[in-house]
Amino acid sequence: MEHESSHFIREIIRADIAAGKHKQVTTRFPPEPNGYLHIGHAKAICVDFGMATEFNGQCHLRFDDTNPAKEDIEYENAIAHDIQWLGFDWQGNLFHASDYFERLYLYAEALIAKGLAFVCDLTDAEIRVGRGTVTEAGNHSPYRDRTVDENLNLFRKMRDGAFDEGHCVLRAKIDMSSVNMKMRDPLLYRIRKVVHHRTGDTWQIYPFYDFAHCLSDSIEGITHSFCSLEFDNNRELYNWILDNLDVPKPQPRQYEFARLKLGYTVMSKRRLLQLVESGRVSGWDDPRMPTLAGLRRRGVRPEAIRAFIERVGVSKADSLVDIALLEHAIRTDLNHEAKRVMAVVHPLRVIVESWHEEKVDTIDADYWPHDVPKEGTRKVSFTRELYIERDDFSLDPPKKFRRLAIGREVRLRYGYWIKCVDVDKDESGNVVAIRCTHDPSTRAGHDPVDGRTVKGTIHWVSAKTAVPARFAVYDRLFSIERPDGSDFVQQLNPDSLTLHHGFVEASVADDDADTRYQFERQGYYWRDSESTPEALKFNRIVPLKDSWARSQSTAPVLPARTKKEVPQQNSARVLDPVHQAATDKLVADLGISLGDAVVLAEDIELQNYFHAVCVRHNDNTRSARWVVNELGRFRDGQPLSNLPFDVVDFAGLLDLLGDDTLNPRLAKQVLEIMAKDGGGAFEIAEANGWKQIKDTGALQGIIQGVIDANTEKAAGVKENPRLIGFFAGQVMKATGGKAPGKVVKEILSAKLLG
RNA sequence: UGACCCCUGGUCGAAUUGGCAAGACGUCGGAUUCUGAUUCCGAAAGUUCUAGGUUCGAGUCCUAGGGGGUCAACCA
Repeated sequence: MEHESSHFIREIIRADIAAGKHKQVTTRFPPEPNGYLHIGHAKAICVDFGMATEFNGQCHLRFDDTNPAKEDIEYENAIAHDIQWLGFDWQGNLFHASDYFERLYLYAEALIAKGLAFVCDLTDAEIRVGRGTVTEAGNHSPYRDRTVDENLNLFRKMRDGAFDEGHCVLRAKIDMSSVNMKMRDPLLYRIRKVVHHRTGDTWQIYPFYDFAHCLSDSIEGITHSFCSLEFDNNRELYNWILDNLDVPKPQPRQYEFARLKLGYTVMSKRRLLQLVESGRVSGWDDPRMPTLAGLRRRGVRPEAIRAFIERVGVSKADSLVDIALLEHAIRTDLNHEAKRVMAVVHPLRVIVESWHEEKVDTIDADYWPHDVPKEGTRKVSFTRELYIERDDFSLDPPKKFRRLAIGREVRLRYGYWIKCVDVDKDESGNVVAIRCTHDPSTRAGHDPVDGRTVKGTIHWVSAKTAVPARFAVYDRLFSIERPDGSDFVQQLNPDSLTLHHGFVEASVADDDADTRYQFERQGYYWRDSESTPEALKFNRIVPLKDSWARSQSTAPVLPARTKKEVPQQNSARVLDPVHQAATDKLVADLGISLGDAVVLAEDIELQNYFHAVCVRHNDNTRSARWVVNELGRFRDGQPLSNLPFDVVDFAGLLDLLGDDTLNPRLAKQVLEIMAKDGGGAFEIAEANGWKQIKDTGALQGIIQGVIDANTEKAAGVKENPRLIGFFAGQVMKATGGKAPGKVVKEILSAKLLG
């Protein structure tokens, strides 16, 4: 792997290792064995396994089998197979959440014992209603105050099967008025009298995801637990459970990233299942499906999928990846892997009238183009009757058409030049065969001696020796980029699969069944799993790029450049009378800016702090600016009094700014330390040697040094004034941030702009 | 409508943590080519969602607004 650009997850791990938080990185991939893996999962797999590998750790495969009603051993085998196929190895670390059912149960009892969980007899409907809405708090369950003993007793009876399904559940006792719905006394265990595919009928109760997942992570010593964005709200519960139980430290941490979405397909298990069950596709491994099984049957190699995932990157932005990127990754992978042969998918008969009926010319043809460093040839047979692609002949050739037409001449790849002299038509006027003559001096790539040229080279097969074959030509599953809604099946591309009967050159008969080819000028293909030596069937993996077809296409390739026209309301802020009055008073009494005053008027805690600062620092404007712009961000939801420094320290910092001991940049660095460790501004500045440079002569020297070290850039400043920023940055770096910015800029401007 | 997450060329995404707006895909040219492929070269494409503020300097910090997503399953 060459240099790969970093992403936030890699940065998190790097930082944790640098901080000595973990000795070894352990991740996990936790599929629920209730469906097939698709290319979206491939992203998760590449992150989970990829990060572990990159940091010399390990990644566990853990089946999240907490819902026996939906899960199955067959899915487990398919999933394990797909992961291995993709090229990853769990190195013996194959686990099941069900391995931990006993320990999980004990953890649940521990939670009950701490008074943090209770058995609730409400029905599912009552629980739903009691949970409230996103804007209204929920109600306490009437069973919330059962005693620990009562709960323990009930929970044990649940386990023993004393109650019917749905009779009661175990819930955490957290906060029914939390803004996070996940924290409103979430369910931990339910009764399920179903046979589990691994534990059989030993359990009558099963833990929910939120309870099982974090604890399974903890039990396995997972350090970094990656999941997709929609579990963001679950993280608070993940941490709550671990925080309230006696689990080993450090606890695993959950991080979320955006799942992969691809254009012209669907990715949800539900929709994929619907396609399979309705017979719109032939199964989970239909080559049009985004499943790993489908891609594999299509002929895509795991290398291509991994390269694609690497290109896509990892971030938290919900985005839709262009399917052209996948197609590009597949082509790039296959370009050096697929040997070139010739096949005719839409045959048109050619009769070479100048060629003797019985004559067969056997020609060596390279398997690889000049820029693929591989060797090898096969024999192709030139005979009187051939097939070419229907598209390579035109009765009425459009402009720039470089192929065959009546009276025109083309090169047959590895064969001879032929010239069309006539066509045979059927009674309805369709061309059924074309009649040509050949030039004997042009065999196998030779040019004729008379200096004639030809514009096109087309592929062909011998009618005498070629083998009949079926070609399954796949296209995008959906005809629109974002299929959506309940009627998404209406948006299926009717031409996502077309079957054609054609011919392939005889040489392929000797190849292994898993050989991948480039059928020249058409695309990458390989044998379908249904293919037999007697009845060959090839799947098109991906077409070649075809700039001719694009130029002939009537459909616009790009949606005409659309600017996102978002109506913006730029109305000035309207404050209610109370805040308006407070704002006016702040401006009038203290002379601070209107913007700062508005913020302070609306944030009474900040305003009080500001007044306290004003008592100790003599510049009200500076006080307001720093309270508003710099102080707020350190609050992090906590009251200001929780900060490790007080108003006196803060005012002291402003004093250092006021007497030019510090420039704003240094002052921010000081504040950063104050917020982290507390302490006085003066002491911190002193300890670090942070003091603004006041010696202009010394400054001049440093600046000149920076300019001399970047002469070519210095020359470019006049064209690109932003480069001044670069130089200022360099000076700041050279001085450890201690240069006075304003002065630096003045000197730079004088020196560089003349 | 509450909380949380997110917003950088058509698409996906970097930005040394406040200092020259990377790269890839796609598009459009050109060269090479026995594949209208590949390869190579080049170009276009950005008011970094908007407005205001802080700063010598803002994609990055502050305030407000806009847009998108997630959450109210005895699913995961």
